Amino acid sequence: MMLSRTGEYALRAVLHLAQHVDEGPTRVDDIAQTLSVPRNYLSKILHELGRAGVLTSSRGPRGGFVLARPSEELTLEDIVGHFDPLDDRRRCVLGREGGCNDDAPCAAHVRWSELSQSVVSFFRKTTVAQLLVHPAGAEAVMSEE
Amino acid sequence: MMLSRTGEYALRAVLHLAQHVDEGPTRVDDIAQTLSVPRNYLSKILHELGRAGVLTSSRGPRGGFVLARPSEELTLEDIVGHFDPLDDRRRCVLGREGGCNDDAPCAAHVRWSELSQSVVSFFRKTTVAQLLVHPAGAEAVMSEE
DNA sequence: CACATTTATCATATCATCATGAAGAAAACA
DNA sequence: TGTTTTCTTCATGATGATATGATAAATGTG
Repeated sequence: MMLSRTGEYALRAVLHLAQHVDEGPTRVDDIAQTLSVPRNYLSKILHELGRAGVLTSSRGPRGGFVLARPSEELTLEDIVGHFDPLDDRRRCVLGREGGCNDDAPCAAHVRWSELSQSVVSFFRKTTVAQLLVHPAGAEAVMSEE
Repeated sequence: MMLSRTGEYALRAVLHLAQHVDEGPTRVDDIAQTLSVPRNYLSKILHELGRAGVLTSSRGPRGGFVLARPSEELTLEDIVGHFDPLDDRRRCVLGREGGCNDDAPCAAHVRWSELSQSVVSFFRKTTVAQLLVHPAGAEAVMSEE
């Protein structure tokens, strides 16, 4: 929170793939056009998601990208963690190099730790399947922590 | 969450000033040296904090920067909001341009809204005074929300 | 095999953030 | 008034994220 543009592109692209999973491989061009995202830049991102084991790619006619795993097994961290490391979110607000939880944690640090931990959990526990569009009136399915 | 380096410098500098508030104006050089932060860069940041009404500056011998208000009245948003706008933190994880809460909010979006709102509240409600170093064993003084 | 299609890769450009260095301007004070 | 101290301002550079364009490599199909 928030995501880099790269991480956001990655997430939106994977979401798009999850929504069209039964239509075979999707071309970068199609995704880029649908999402209004620079083609070659997205290409590079998808390639990295391939190396991260999130996507599978195939070249030539009828080629493109496909989810490497069912969307129920893909967490948000799987997708954006490589571009926006979750560890960065746990650092002290003040940039203190580790004095927060050990040395002299002030009240605000405690509260901050709780907050950042919640955000990290969100990325770790939310799956792509849960992000797919629901009918209006959808209710929360995630429990706290 | 997290802060830009600029925002972090601003926060640490103000915290430093709050800790030395009874010693009169503090020079940029002193702050920069204490925090190990580039002098001229910090100078620019402090100047902007001055224009934002957070600090007061005076030139010449015995000059420097002073808090413009008591630390109890300075929120974290007052300090970092100008460099890291809180509004940015409330955007949809997917970069959807406003479809989140209106159109078809999915369960994850609801949870995300709660989380980002909590983070925003943290910045709005925490004061500099609350960030001052406490003895180890300090307990949380902030309430949820 | 030849060709069209598609991803993979590379070289470069752009932009914002972060940082450095030097000169300008105000204020205190002898 | 002159000098020192300090913030203020401007010009420039470094770095990483973002973006673009061209070319290479792989693959299916006739």
